Amino acid sequence: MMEIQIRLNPNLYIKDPEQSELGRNIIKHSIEMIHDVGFESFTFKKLAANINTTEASVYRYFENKHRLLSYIINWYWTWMEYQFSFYTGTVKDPVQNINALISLLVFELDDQFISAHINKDKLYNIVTSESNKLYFTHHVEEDNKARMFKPYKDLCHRISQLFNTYNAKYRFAHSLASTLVETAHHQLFFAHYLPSLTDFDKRKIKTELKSFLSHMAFSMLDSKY
Amino acid sequence: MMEIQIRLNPNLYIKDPEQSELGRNIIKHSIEMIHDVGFESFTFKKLAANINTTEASVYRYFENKHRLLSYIINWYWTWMEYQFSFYTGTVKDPVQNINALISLLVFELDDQFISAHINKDKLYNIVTSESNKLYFTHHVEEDNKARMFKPYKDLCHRISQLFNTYNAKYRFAHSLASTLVETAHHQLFFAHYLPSLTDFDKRKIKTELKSFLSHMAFSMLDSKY
DNA sequence: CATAGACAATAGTATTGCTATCATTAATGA
DNA sequence: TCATTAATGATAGCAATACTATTGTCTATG
Repeated sequence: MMEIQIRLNPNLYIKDPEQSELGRNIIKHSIEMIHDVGFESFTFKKLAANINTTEASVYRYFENKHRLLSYIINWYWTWMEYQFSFYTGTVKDPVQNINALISLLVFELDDQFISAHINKDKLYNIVTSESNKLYFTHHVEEDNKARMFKPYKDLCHRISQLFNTYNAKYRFAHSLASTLVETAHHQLFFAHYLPSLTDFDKRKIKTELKSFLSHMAFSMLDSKY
Repeated sequence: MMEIQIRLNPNLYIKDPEQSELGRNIIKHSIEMIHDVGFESFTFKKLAANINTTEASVYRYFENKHRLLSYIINWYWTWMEYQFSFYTGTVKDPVQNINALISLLVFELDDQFISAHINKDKLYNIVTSESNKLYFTHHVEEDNKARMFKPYKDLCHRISQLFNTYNAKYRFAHSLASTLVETAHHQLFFAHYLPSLTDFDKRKIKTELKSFLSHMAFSMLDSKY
């Protein structure tokens, strides 16, 4: 196990939550609460009550709850990129690496990194159901300029490079990368809540989802079309 | 051109907006406003001011703005299914039908249906950027029980049937259907606002997106994996 | 020991989301 | 034609949300 210090873009916060007990508590309990009640009904007031501090104190760390969500989800993507490097850095076979990536996307790889105050299972759930809300807004462009999506874009870029080591001529490496990542989350969510949109059996979701995703990746990468 | 009367699930509204001038005005201007300012900063108060009525009157039609968005987006999916039937009903070749579907998804087919008070281009934009918000909530399950996603699920189901006429043995027809639909919207949005997540040239987005989508559909349907 | 920084405590404001009441007008039909 | 009902307008109000500002205490550091 390795200790990681994930440093995120200072645009995401007013005061770095990693640098204080209260800050770490804010992160920890935000994850719990957003997971439990959903992002829409999560408020700073409720959070403050939950961790026995005041609304004003939370506002010293984050401009608003949207930024807090950004912080959490950026943490996730950064951490994913660490893991991606960890698993694909040494292995030279792109097929194996693509399969490792897919296991990573469905959250089935052993995690090598420690992070005391973050519940990763809940974090994964939050990312699955809330991450779209970060960019589907009227202020995407400003947020993008402020580098709020950098970790996500970086990860997708690395995935697209992996695709190109598998097939140097592939023309849709970036689109396939982002589609694969999005699809992993969406199909998992659908399998759970809107199962008629999928072909997966609830008992073996992850296995079947992985086979769908690798079917997708390799079919497309090998395609004659 | 044909006149259509799209009748939607009464769970979506309190009073049917199609049945009155004010109701149709609410729909019309909601589409305008959500398109222009985004769903988060759209409020019933602003809408009321815009169409010279009162907040209370709007509440007589829709329980809240989330339901209004549901109504609008369900209208879209129902209309899409009409068009899908229209274009694929007579042609017998599944390849042609899949290509027609893809043109439909990127909004490039001539529309056969009239609807005076609905700006379809803006509607398409809204669906692209806001539709995920309908199901990524903590109340998906209740909403699903109230049949709020039926038009979307119906369309996906018909698409999956089309895939099975092309390849009767294909195991992922439903997942491919929902993935294709979602991907069409996401990639279009990305191409516009987060282009590094795609491989498309802004000048020819639709052409290239269509080729990506048909590459995806046929690669997967013909796959050996 | 002074001082700066972190936080708690409290208060206050504008906006949002929603409900209730009552008056006015338009449509329907007895 | 009158009575009734439905639809809307006008207005009020309330609880929750999303913030901002001020003041005081405590604590670590220099």
